Amino acid sequence: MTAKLQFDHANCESCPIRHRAVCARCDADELEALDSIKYYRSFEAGQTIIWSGDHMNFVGSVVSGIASLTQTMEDGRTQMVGLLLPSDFVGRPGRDAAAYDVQATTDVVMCCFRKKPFEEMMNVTPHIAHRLLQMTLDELDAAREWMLVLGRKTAREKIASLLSIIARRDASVSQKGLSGPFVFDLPLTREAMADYLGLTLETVSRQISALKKDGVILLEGKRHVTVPDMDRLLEEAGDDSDGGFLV
Amino acid sequence: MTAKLQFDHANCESCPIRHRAVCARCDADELEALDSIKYYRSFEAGQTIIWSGDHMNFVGSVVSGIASLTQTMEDGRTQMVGLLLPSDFVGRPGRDAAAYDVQATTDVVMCCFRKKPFEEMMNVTPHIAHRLLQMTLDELDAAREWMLVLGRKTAREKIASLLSIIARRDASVSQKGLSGPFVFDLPLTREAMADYLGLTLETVSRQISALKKDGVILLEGKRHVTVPDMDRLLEEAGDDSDGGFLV
DNA sequence: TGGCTGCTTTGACCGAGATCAAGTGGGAAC
DNA sequence: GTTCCCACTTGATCTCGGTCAAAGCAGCCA
Repeated sequence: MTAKLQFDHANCESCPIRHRAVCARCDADELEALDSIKYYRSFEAGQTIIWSGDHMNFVGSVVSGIASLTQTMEDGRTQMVGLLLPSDFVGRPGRDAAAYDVQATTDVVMCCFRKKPFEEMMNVTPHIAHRLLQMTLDELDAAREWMLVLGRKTAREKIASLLSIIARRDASVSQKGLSGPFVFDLPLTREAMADYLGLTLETVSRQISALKKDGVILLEGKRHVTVPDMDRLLEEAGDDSDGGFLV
Repeated sequence: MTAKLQFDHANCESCPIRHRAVCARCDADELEALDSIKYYRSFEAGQTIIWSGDHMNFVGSVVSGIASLTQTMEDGRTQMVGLLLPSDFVGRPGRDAAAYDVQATTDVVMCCFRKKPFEEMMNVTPHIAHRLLQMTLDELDAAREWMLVLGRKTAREKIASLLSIIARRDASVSQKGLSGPFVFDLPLTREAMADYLGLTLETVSRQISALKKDGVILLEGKRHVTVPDMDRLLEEAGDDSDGGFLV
């Protein structure tokens, strides 16, 4: 039942997120120091990793799988405020309580550090602090990009935006080129997509059906998507030459 | 016509944002180093400070006034993605092109640094890098908070949310207590509010009228607002015990 | 095999907010 | 003063996406 690790625990060098995570800039010595305080944790799909308001005694990186940051209002309305992909950082140095729910959307493996030792390490290791700043600035950009999606785009454009992000991220992970059709599996349920997009799950379903009917995407089953023409999808998303974004 | 500075240029110690800006943690020596590379710039209300896509050769802090970060789609739809208040930082170390339009909403004075020297300074001054990380994390929180507003709140709740932010910010600046009525001037036009909230200006106007009619706020002229009961306003905003946020 | 259960689709209807269109009011220029 | 302008308000109508309701469909367990 527990998600199994697919790589060698003992060795940071072989870690799949070695070059992108908060430790990306670390040299051999620094890596060794981190190595000595790290530990792995696995979470099953659907499990809540951290509850909003809880005391957080660890920080860490997503090694594999996808997690989400979610806010909830008292009456139950929820909004996803971040998607955490492999190499993304969880937790906030210098703060005790978690600000959001963190949930495992798929099975997730995290590389964790107890907060105190990590904070101390950060203070004496500019490589870590600097990398974390860079990653935080990237996340801020992604969040602001997403504000445009939430505030101004139509339902159809929202769906197209989400699909293009997932397609792009998938291509960057699997190192496929940017030409030819994009093929990937949706890692989110219709409801999770709705929470991310500020829509209802019915609207998500309808708009996906519409994009399929119009030939913008092909669907095999409910999750397997083919994008025959990426430019067409980007056009549907409303941003015709959108740079960057989550990667 | 040019906005005039209200304080002593020569001296960082007397700077109104000394204790909150990116230089907050600096000691006397560091401050002196910054002092030697800083310069002030003034902008009039309505002026564009930076165009999205432009090469940015400076970074800096807002000293007084309010600026906004805005994204625009090709068809003209716009979304404000950030409000920059005194002490907020503008620009991104390590990136050349600006990602957003930055506009002066009121008359603005900025304390600027040429990007290169600032980056070099940052690399050798952990106090600056650390403070910038902290400020960026705060901004990220504010952005995510705002995603909930954009994605899930009704027009009325959005207006109430914006008013409560402005009221709170104003109280924190002017050091008024948190009891008794809040009184402040709206620093934004109806259109700017609409851009921030993902609404049209007509809807903004209607909802403000409705809140006024229901006694949640009092209006004198079009911009002068009194909030007789802050808890009532927060209730209307949908967050009944909302912590933090922009400050 | 049948019946759950969870995810998804589809339909009918409704309403919040957008759109289109006047109209108001106050300040600045003439 | 009067005129212009600009920010704002208000009204009438339309529409996109929400809401409520009913199936469809695949996987799973008994």
